[in-house]
Amino acid sequence: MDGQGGRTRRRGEELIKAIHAAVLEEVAEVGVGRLTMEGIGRRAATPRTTLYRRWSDPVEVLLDALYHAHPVEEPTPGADDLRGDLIRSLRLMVDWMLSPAGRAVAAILTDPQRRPEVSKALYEKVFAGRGGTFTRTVLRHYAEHGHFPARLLTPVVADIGEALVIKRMFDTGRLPADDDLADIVDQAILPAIGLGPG
Amino acid sequence: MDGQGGRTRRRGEELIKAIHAAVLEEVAEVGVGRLTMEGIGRRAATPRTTLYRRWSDPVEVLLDALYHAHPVEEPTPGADDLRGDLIRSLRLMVDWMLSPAGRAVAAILTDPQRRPEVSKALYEKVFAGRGGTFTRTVLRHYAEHGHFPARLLTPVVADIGEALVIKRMFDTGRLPADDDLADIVDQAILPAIGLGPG
DNA sequence: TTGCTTAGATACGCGGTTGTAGCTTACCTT
DNA sequence: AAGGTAAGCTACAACCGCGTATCTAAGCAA
Repeated sequence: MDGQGGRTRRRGEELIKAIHAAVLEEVAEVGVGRLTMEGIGRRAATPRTTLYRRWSDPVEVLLDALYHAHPVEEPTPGADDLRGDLIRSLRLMVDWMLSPAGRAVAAILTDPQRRPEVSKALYEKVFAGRGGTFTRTVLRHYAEHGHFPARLLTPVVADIGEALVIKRMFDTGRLPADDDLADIVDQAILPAIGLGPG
Repeated sequence: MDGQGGRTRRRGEELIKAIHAAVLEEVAEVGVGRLTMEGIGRRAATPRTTLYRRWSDPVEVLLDALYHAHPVEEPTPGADDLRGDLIRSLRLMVDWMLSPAGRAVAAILTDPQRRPEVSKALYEKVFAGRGGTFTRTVLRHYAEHGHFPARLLTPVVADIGEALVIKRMFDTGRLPADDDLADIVDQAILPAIGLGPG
């Protein structure tokens, strides 16, 4: 007879998952600097006392959530469509950046008072096991199959696509359409590996 | 005989300059979200009451400071050294990003709760009068003088240099050396305008 | 010198977050 | 069915930023 609806009490795994989701949403919305136990608890609909039983700090909750986050999906290069695979890998990146984990990562990496431990946890856990960035995986595959000279696949070249996607999302505030991704591939990446249209 | 050292009392212009400097430093350090009258006042060594006499909000102080900030220096293309001018324009960008105003701008643009009015003020005031981004100015100049086909100077191509500099500063946390800038020019920008070494 | 303007100092109540404590009660195990 | 574990709830003092009010005294101009 408490009138609070039939909301059952969460425990263990289930509760923790909710808290992890909450802290990722929270950090994406307010940033690392404004992370607060109060805010996390509010979003997860759990009292702060429950949080303090497990963690002593909002950042600890965040690190724990990152630790349990799924690693980023890796693009799987097809048979013989370099251009299409590049566009698809950038699409994968854009989609990921819109996910809770992606937006959380963006908030963390751009935090003014970025703490090394947090960035470190990011690279180790979220990007764990990945061979490289989105386009790098594709480019390495096609370089190994002789579609272009491997010596052209420098760190700079491997970053071109991601860098341009990031800058575009910054400048326009919205996500690039497929047309934009194609432009990036055609006008920046392909020329850099000697496969420009000109 | 107040014992507070001989610190003279600041007034008008002088005081405001100190406050502008303070808010830029503050936002670069804690971010827009954590900007506070308290923090600004502390850094400028002035009581909050003085701030409230002129502004009603930390963001207003920030916007005012940006309004009075010096516009970004524009690269001046030389006679006949496209590659050198590109590297110099990126160097100009890196140097600016390390200045108080530059770091403030970075903090503002990456703020999770980025407010349109603030970004708008940025582009209108800080970048006011500039024809374009750093490398774009250089590229347009050389395109107009026939060093490469103007049709290749697309929005994507004009962004390549800046995008890569930004991503590098993100990833490594430190500023790119001249070697890195040269790599960006040689491996990404020049190929995109059909002047690759290959 | 007189007097206006305004920076500087202090104080206040308000509201939000903190970290802790205690109690109740749902959930799970035995 | 009984008991232990832990989630949920309430409360607390402490701190900090907010926005305002009031007083003082420094800087400047007539």
